[in-house]
Amino acid sequence: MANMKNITITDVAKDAGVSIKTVSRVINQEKEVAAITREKVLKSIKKLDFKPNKDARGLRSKKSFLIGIVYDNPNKYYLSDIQSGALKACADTNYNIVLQECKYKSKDINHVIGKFISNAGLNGIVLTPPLSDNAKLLDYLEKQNIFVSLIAPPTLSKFELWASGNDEEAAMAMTNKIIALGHKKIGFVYGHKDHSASHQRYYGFHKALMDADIAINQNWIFKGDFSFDSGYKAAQSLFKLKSRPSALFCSNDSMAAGVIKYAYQNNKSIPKDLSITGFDDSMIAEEIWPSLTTVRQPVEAMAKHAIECIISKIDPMSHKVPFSKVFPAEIITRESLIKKT
Amino acid sequence: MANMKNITITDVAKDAGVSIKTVSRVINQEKEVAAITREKVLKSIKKLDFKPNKDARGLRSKKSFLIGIVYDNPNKYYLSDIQSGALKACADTNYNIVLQECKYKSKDINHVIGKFISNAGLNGIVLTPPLSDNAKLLDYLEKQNIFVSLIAPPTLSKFELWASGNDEEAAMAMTNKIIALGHKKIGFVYGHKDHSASHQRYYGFHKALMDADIAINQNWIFKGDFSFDSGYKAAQSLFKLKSRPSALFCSNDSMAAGVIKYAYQNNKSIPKDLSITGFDDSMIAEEIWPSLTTVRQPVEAMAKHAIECIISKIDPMSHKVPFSKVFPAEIITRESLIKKT
DNA sequence: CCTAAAAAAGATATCGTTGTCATTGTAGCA
DNA sequence: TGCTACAATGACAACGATATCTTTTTTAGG
Repeated sequence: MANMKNITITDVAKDAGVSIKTVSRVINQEKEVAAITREKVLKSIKKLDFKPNKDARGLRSKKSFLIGIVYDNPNKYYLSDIQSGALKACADTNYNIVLQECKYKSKDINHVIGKFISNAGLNGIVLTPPLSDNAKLLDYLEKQNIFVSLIAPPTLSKFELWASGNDEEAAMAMTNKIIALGHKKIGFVYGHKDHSASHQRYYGFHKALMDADIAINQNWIFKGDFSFDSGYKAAQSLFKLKSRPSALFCSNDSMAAGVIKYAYQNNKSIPKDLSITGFDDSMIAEEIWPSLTTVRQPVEAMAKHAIECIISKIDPMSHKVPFSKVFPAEIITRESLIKKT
Repeated sequence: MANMKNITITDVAKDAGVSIKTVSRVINQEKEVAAITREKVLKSIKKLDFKPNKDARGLRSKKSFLIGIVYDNPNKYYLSDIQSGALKACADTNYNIVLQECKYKSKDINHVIGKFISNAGLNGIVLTPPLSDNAKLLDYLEKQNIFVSLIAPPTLSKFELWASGNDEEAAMAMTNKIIALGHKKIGFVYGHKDHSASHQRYYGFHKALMDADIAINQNWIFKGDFSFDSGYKAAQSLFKLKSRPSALFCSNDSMAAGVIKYAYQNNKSIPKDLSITGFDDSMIAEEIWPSLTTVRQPVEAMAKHAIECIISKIDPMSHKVPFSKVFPAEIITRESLIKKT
C-alpha cells in the first residue's frame, strides 16, 4: 500500500482555473455548466486522477450510497442469488451493498440492526425472510431514518417497498401438476415453521387438493425445517408407513435431496417408487440424480427490484420503478416427478 | 421512514454539560476521561440515542471502517463461506463488508476496482481467486492507498497479507488415500485452467502417483472447468474408453456430481464401477448419493483471517494477527471412494 | 501550604465536499 | 441602446466528527 497525498476538488479547481463549486457541478452532472468549462474540468480530473471523497460528500449531502442487506442464515444458493441481484441493481450506479448476518431470534435484534445502520451509514436496507416477517423489527425500522425494502410475502406490506414471490400460487401450480400426472396419494414435507413461506406453500398445496376433491391424509404431512436432515427423517417416517403416497411435495430442494438419499439407501427407486418435487431450484436440483422437478422463483430479479425501489426513492431523479411487485414463479420440469404408474 | 433531526455530538455535549471533545473522547474510548465524566456522557448518549455520524468521522480520521470483497462468480458455496468468515471477523468490531462482483477477464478491471474502492470509500480489500492471481491488478492495487489481503495460493505473496490453502498438499493426500485403497488406475478431471488452484491440485495428484511409482495415463486426464457439465462430459469420454480407471479424482464436487449423473444414466454403479472423489466439500458433497469423499478447506476461517489481517493493519492497537497463514486441508471420508475390488 | 507535574477538559481549526446565495456574463427583445 | 431574463460561475458557510494545542484542575511531594 502506497501512502500518497489525496487529490481534492481544490486541486482540480486550481488546475482547471475554475472554482471548486464548478468542479462539484461537473462531478454531479448538474447541467448549468458550459460545455467548454466541463471539458476543461473533466480533463483536469482525468489528469490528476481525482476521485471525490466519499465521506465529505456524504457528510454534506446526507447520502451514503450504501444499502444494506440483512439475512439470517438462509439457503446458500438463495443468499447468493439475492446478492447477485442486488449487485446488478447497483452496477452502473454509485451505490454499494453492505452485508450483515443476523439471527432472527436474537432478542436485541433491533439494536443489532440499528447499530449496523449507523455503523455502516446506510441509506437503505433490504430485509430477507424470515427477517422480513419480524413485526417488531419492522416497527422499529419504520421510526428510523432509512428506507426499508422487503423481500417477502406481500401480506405484510404496511411498507411501501417490497418485492415478493407468490409461494401459495406456485405451490398450487406444482400440486396441480402432480395431480395431472395421475397422483391421488400425495404427501407433503413442511418447511421451517418460522418462515411464512412454509405456510404459504402448504396452503397452496392444500388448496389444490381441495379443488381437486382429494382428501388430505394427515399421516402424509411431515414436519421439516428446510434442512437436508429433516428431509431424510421425513423419508424415514414415510417409508415406515404401510400405506404410502405415490408422490411427495417437498417444501424445498434440500429436503427433497434428503428424501432421495434415504430412498437409495433403502433400495427404493426414485421416481419409480415415489415421485418427488422440490422447491427453489437450487443448484442441487440440477446436479442430483434424478434431477428435481421444482419451482423457481426469480430471486435474483426480486432482489434487484428491492434495491431499485430504494435507489429510486433516494434518487427520485433516476429511473422510476413501481414500488412493489409480485414476481410469478415458474415450474421447472426435470426427472423426479413422473406419471403415476 | 421517519424524517427526524439528527442528534449530534454537540447535543450530547450540551446535555452532559461538557465540551464536544470530551464526548468524542468517550466515544473513542480514550482514557483521559474521569470516570464520573464518562458516566455522565454515556448517560446522555443513551438518553438521546446518539449515534456518531460515520461520514464526519471518516472525513476527519480517514477511516471508513469498510472492507471490500471482490470475487468473480465462484462456486456459490464458496462465496457464501467466504462471506460468513468475513462477517465473523467483523462482528463486534465497527467494520463492515462491502461486496463487488467483477469479471477477472474484463480488460478495465483495474478501473472497475479502483472505482469500487473510491465509491465505497474502502480502507481494505480482499481478493478471492482467480482475481488474487491477476498480476496486473495486484500491481495496480499496490499503488493505491488501501490495504490488500489475498485469499490465494502462497506462491504469489509479494503482498504481505494473505490467507491460503494448500491445494497441492491436499491433492497429494487425497491421491495417497486413493492409492492406499488399492487403486492403481486413477483418472483425473482438471479444473478451470485460469485458476491456479487447478494446476496445484494436478501437481499434487501427479506427485503422489510419481511417489508411488504409478505411471500417469494421459487418456485418463480429462479437461474440465469446475462446472457440473464439464464433469458430465468428462464421464462421457471416460466411459467410452475400453481401458478405464477404477478411481477418478475430480478437481471439485460439482464435476464429481456431473460424473455421477452420467454414470447413473448409463447404468454404471458408483462407487462399485468407479470410485470418485471430489474437492471443496460443498453442500452437494453431503447431499448427493453416494455422498462424496472430498477435501475440505477451511474457507470460512481463511476469509476470517484475511479480514483480520486488514483490521489489525488499520488498527494496530487491536489484537495482532500474524500477517499470513497457510491453512491445512482435511479429507472428508464419505461413500464415493471405496477399496479397489 | 506551595509548587511542579500530570491528568482532565476545553477552544478552535480542520477534513473535502455540497448548499445557499450573490455576482457576473450573455442573449433576446422592445 | 438599454433592460430583462436567465445561464454560468463564484464566495463562503455548513455538515459533524477528530486533531492539535491550550487551559484548568487534580495529585503528589517536599
